[in-house]
Amino acid sequence: MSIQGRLDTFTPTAGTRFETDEPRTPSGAGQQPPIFVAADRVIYAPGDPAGGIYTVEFGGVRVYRLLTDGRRQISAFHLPGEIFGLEAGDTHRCFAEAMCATGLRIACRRSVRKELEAKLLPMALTSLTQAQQHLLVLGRQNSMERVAAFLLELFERQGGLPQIELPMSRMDIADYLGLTIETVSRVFSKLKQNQVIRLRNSRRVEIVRMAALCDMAS
Amino acid sequence: MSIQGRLDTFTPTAGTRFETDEPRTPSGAGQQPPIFVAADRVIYAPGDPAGGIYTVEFGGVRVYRLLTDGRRQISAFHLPGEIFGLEAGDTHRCFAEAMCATGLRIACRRSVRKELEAKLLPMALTSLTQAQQHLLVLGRQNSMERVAAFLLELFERQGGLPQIELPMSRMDIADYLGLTIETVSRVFSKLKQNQVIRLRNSRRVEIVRMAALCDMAS
DNA sequence: CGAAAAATTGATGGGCGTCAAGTCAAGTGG
DNA sequence: CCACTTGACTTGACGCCCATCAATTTTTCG
Repeated sequence: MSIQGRLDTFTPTAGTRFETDEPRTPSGAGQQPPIFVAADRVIYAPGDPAGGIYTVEFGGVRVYRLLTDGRRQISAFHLPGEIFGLEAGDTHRCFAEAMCATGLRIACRRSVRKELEAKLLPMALTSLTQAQQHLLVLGRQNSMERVAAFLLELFERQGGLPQIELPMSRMDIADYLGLTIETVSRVFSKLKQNQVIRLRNSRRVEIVRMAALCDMAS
Repeated sequence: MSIQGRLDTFTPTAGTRFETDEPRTPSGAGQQPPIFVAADRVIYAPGDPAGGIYTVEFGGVRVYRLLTDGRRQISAFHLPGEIFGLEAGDTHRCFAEAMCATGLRIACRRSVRKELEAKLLPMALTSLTQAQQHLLVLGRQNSMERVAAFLLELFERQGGLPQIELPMSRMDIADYLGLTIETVSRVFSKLKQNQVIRLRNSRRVEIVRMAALCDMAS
């Protein structure tokens, strides 16, 4: 386990909020025009007042927690069409950052439209189910299984196309899977070497042997 | 990572449901008299119809998932006063079992009382927050930090008494923390040796040096 | 193009899993 | 009451997976 801090990696971006002419927590009709957020900008941080409900239009978002020494765990990625930002209390407990150029719609929970209100509980329960599945991955699977599960998860969430576009860096993947970037890279290399995947570039993965990948995810 | 199955450990209990004269999913007023569940009895299993909302009266419950080879990850323990059983879909995805003699109240979600209905979203969000925190523990903390965090979590959830009663076995703790029973036992021994805790017996822990324990949880 | 960041690859060591033996507590039957 | 069994827990020896440290290579972007 890395004891050495890695906050230095984050401090340049942490604290750098996205800026916009749009109000961040609109009090109006619940839905607003999309807001553009540049890569690595903070969407919210622990302590910020919660209450916004964010829908990803394009790009991608990472939600994570930090230990005091800088170790980071990404609890979820959010891709286009997905919703995030709900919190138990009245302040956020996590960081949320754009992983790349990202478009968001923000609704205020207090004034959210009826049809969205009804979706909050199913949405929270879906997040919970995904978190439980991820606990199984982090607690009980080895590096190969973790990466395979990650690729299959993205495969499904991107609509089942064998060409997977990764909106996140190797470090994001590592901090999602509880590994290091070196280990993630080595597993990618081994999958490539075994003809299970092809890498057009480091952000573009093609699944060549789906069955093998499924087997590996255990 | 353990590849060898451990299903043998569970099969004797798995499939053994608790039996009662009370209907399992009452369709009446939402709340029912408490139901007694013996140790290691299955409360629900994957595939079972969901919809019940369970409140722990006494004892304790483990909720977990299995990999095909038997590796187990406990996603949460539920202690007296706590609620569990909500699911995203219409069938359960996890196992829930009593860890010891346990009393439950079961309410049906469809006919749940108004005051309980309003608690469902906060409850789901609280579970989500706890799962996210647990992801940080499993993904980024070492064995000592995991056990320390576990003891502090139980300390707080049992009301802040320095005497902690463990309703779960070492194997449950290991499967909650993503470790083996041997490692859990070794960490307990080291904490004992360093005068951080005292063990009256294997199920009863006294926190002697709270500050040290907090430091260790990082 | 040239500098900086990201990703890959290699060498090495440590933490935790695995295997095995030993200890302890609770229960059973003679 | 005591030998015996059984299961839970503890302790020890050893090995492997992955973190760490380091050096390239590749990609990105001014």
